[in-house]
Amino acid sequence: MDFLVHTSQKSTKAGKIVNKILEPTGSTLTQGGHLFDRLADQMEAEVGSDAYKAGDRLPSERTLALRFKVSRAVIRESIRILCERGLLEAKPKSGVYVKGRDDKGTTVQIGRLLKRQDHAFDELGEVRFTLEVDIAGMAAERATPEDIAALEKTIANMEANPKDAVAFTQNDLLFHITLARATHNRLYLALMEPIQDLLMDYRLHSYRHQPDSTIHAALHHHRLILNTVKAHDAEGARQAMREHLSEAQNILARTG
Amino acid sequence: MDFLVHTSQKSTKAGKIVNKILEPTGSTLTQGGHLFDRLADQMEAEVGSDAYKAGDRLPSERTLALRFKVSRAVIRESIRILCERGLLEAKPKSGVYVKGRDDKGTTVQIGRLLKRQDHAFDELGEVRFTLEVDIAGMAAERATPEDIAALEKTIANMEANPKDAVAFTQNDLLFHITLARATHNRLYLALMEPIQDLLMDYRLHSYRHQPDSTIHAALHHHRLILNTVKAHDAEGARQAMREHLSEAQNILARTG
DNA sequence: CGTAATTTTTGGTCGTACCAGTGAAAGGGA
DNA sequence: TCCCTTTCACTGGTACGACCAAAAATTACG
Repeated sequence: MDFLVHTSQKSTKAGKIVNKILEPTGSTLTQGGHLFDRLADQMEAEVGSDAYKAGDRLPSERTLALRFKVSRAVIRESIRILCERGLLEAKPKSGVYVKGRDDKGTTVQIGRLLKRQDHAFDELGEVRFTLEVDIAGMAAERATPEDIAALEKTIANMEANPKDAVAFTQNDLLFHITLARATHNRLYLALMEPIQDLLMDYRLHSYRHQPDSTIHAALHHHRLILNTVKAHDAEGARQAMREHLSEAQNILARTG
Repeated sequence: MDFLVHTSQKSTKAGKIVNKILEPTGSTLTQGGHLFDRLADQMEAEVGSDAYKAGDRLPSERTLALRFKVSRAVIRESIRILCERGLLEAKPKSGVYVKGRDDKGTTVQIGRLLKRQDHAFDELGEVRFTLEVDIAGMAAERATPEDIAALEKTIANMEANPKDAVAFTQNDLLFHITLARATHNRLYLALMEPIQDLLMDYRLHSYRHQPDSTIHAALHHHRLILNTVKAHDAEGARQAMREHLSEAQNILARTG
């Protein structure tokens, strides 16, 4: 029932393309609505459910058009939709490939949603506060040695190069992302990544207008948070994060 | 620079279509990458930025094709992308219309993202806990009389018809959504709606296996939360929400 | 003046055609 | 036999033209 082409990963030699037969589930296609829309849904269902491997290549557009008995244009529009939903990826002149569940497509999509709604900064900051305080607490409970090492590395990077605004800010951001990862709950990570992206501009603004206090506060609070995480002190981590966010907000407020 | 057609809302008589001239910003279109992709980005920028009204109709595909000097297929694929991103809406045989910023498209999109990543229930529950506790606290601080009335209504609906599983569950869900709305931070609402949607199945499961305790617990805790909100007792609301979520989780755990 | 019939416009779909990279097989040289 | 080059079928990207049915606008009619 699937229409996937299993391209052997090591296609140097044995890369025989297995073209499994696809019965277009005729009845499904004969209902109302936009053709490309129904087709997209059906393809999504098949790609998302059955035996599919991330990285597999779909049959060519022409082949799909024949299989589904629709024009190539419809196939292409369906593929566009699925690409936009993040579960396919079109490589030019090569083929359309199944994308892994979270090839950071979720981040850009949520990011786009957040950006479009032009949520006021304070709305974003509030949600950030909510999420990050709990993230800090859970990270303190669950962080592995690898997580802690990664956190330390971001701080070391910030210390090593405090003059580079972009590098410093990126490592600042990375600390928070790494902390979210340390919760080992992917959903926190999926939510925090786009939020941190949106906050990048504010961080840079803060750095450029008050570099000294920004650098000092960031390093200081990150160290505090790291210590509580290392001590697996959840409540301490929550409190340290609260202070960190409040302080960052204060600096930003002073810069206008 | 925009390519929008301003269809007069009351197009019964005066609906003269004003076709503002569009210079396709030639340079922008001449770079590398997929044509439909660049075009989609450009259209997104124009739709999202300047003077556009939700509900305005885009020029016909043929017209756009002429303006941008591309084929209709490219225009259509670009439109598909923008539709999928949620800022356009294609009405069959009528036209493509600009969609309002949050015609609950955000909800379905985030919902799709959450569903696709098949986040385990406990991941979802954890994030829910994080969000809803803060939501309860903020709602207690900010709820207007209208918000409180809406909350009371959901409880009244649950009391009036506790036998109908779907209706009861929907009003349960609605209570939480209404609470999120009472924060007057749209971002909480945008995040909670899809999460609540995903939890619908679990609620139904809980109701059907342990109707009595589910009904009793839901009503009891909702009333408690409502009381703290009415009293503008933020910390009380947070605690009540914690207990509510814990209890709901317990019931669900007992049902297997 | 209002309503019904008609024409125009629009999106939806199809088919064909051409181009330009891709990638693997075919071919040639060592 | 092995490696490198060449070649060529295949693929996605784009364009153009055509037809249909539904919607919208226009006209004709009562």
